[in-house]
Amino acid sequence: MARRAEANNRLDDAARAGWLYYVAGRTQDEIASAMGISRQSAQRLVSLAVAEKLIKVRLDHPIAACLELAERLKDKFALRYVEVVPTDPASTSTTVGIAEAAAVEIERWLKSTDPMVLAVGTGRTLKAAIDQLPPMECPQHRIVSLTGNIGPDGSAAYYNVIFSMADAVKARHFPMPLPVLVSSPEERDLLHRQDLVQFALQLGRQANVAFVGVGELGTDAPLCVDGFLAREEMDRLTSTGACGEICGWMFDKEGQLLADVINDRVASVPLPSRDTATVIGLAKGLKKYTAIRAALTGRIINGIITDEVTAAYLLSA
Amino acid sequence: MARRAEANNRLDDAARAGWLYYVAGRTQDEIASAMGISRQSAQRLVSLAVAEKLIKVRLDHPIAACLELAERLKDKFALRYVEVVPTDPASTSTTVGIAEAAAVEIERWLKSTDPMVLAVGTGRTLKAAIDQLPPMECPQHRIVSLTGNIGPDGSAAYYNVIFSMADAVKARHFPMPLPVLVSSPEERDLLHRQDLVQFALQLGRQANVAFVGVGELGTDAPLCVDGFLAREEMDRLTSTGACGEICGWMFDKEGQLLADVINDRVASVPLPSRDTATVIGLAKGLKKYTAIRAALTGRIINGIITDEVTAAYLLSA
DNA sequence: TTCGCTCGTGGGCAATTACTCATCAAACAA
DNA sequence: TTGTTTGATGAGTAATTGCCCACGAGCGAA
Repeated sequence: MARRAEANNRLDDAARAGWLYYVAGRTQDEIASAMGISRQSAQRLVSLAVAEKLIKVRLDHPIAACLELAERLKDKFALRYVEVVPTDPASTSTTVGIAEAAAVEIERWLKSTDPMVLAVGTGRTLKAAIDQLPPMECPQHRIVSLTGNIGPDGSAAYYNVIFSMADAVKARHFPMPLPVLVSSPEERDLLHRQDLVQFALQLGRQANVAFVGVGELGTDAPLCVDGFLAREEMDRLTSTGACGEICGWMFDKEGQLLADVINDRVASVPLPSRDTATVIGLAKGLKKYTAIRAALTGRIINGIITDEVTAAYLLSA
Repeated sequence: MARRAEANNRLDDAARAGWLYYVAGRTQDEIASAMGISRQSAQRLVSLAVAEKLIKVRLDHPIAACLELAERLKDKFALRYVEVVPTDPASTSTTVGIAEAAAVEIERWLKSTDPMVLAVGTGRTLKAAIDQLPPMECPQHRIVSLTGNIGPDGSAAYYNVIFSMADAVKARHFPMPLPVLVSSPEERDLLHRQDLVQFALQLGRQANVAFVGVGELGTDAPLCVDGFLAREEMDRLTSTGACGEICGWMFDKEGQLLADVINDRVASVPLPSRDTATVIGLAKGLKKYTAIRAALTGRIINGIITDEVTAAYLLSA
């Protein structure tokens, strides 16, 4: 009984100290003299109140939910960077919110005075992000494209990500004058011997950060719609377990790169090492759920910018 | 639009910084580098979040001393609800602690899924309590103001309690478009025939719970300071035994409503029956001691939120 | 265009808080 | 009784935070 009472007293004191500190806004010195104890003891009582969760702090703002999801995602997948933006239920856009958030993050890297190598993939989401970038002068940085910018018909590809970006931020840039997919592994090796491509390959390995889209697979996936991949080929891939792609690299639902020959025909720069670089995926939406989850699970990416609903899905199961 | 968006972004950032600081327990340095800003800016965002009341701190611990006082108060005056918060000896504020405790109790009622009628008075303390309420969606409840919201000069009154509250909790609300005091009983009867006022009068009778301030009387009482009551009138009232007022209703030191004509000029909704409703007074402080004791003695209120020192006084003698 | 004006920013410094360590007292077991 | 353990304490110190200042960008008015 005595011990119990003393323990209670201590918690009571902790509660009182915590109240005076957090609610009344007094300093620990004031609390100490008010309660007739030393400053250190007051500090201990305050932290005890926190440790015992007598103090509840709450944030009343729509963003609170996003931050919480982000934190949990970061823990669950051991990520370097997570950004969760509010879901706009009224919007069917696959980029709204994501693009703005990605632009902020890209800009943050570009503001660094240390020279950086930024790698970028391609796709609608990334293009939308680039379009949000303000004009900047970044001669200290280099930007490298991870994927080819040549369409299946030989023309320049649809999402002119790296040129738009270099245009906005005035940095040296290194495109990949290749298609995403070539016809054979041999052709890829041949093309990769070009000087320009060599530059890109080498820079890709040095990248500090990469921003990539996450693509779903299926006959209405961008790769098919844009004509990079025949429908039959796509059907064959999905039937053997392919689940998503990043910069053309196909992976299964565990996030393991497919052993299929298709990945030997991808002419993209290999993704930077997730040990040395932050590889941030940009994606949201029902159709991309399984692809995103796979990419995170297999650590193909170690950063993600997504929305609330997608984040909640990724945390489920 | 742009300016508004920027202001929102700033608040969003403040929310984010505040969350990282208080919920995630990061240091301001970590927050600064995570958000790509200077430490000072991070500190500013954190204090902005506090200043904008995005951060709510509450203490979940029945502090023994307070609990004991509360229990004894409850017994002595046969109260339905008592909350005693710690006294901050160094503070001259009349609301610190009371407001937070009241907000918790109001929130408790609002969380009910059963439809409730909540009645509110007015005054500094109540306003401070309302300001602590988190955003909620409470379409099932109705909130009625017990006192008019028209000031002595015809403008909307100072403490915009019911509108602030409805704003935070999104419930149907019924203000009283009247002054607190009118010039004659006849004028009151006339005004009370208005439809809007009729609604409020009727709802007031149905209230499940009421939160009211307890006002002291005297020439520096709010009623005088705010110009509702002339000094001569106040002096006359106090000399005939008036001791305090709740929602304008004047009572003597036994807690009996004055038979004086003044109470026939009060345009407020009659307080809900203490047999069917919980009428909770919010007050602390030396100047209000006798008024609070009278209100409890006369059962004008059957609930109280006060502080330790005031509670001790109420238990003395 | 140019002049103020406001507001945000970063530097620097003082105040405040958190942590580590050695000590000590009380409780408990042998 | 005596050794051991547990846990509180204060000192000292490192880390963190709050605040003031001067500067500069952005914006509206003249």
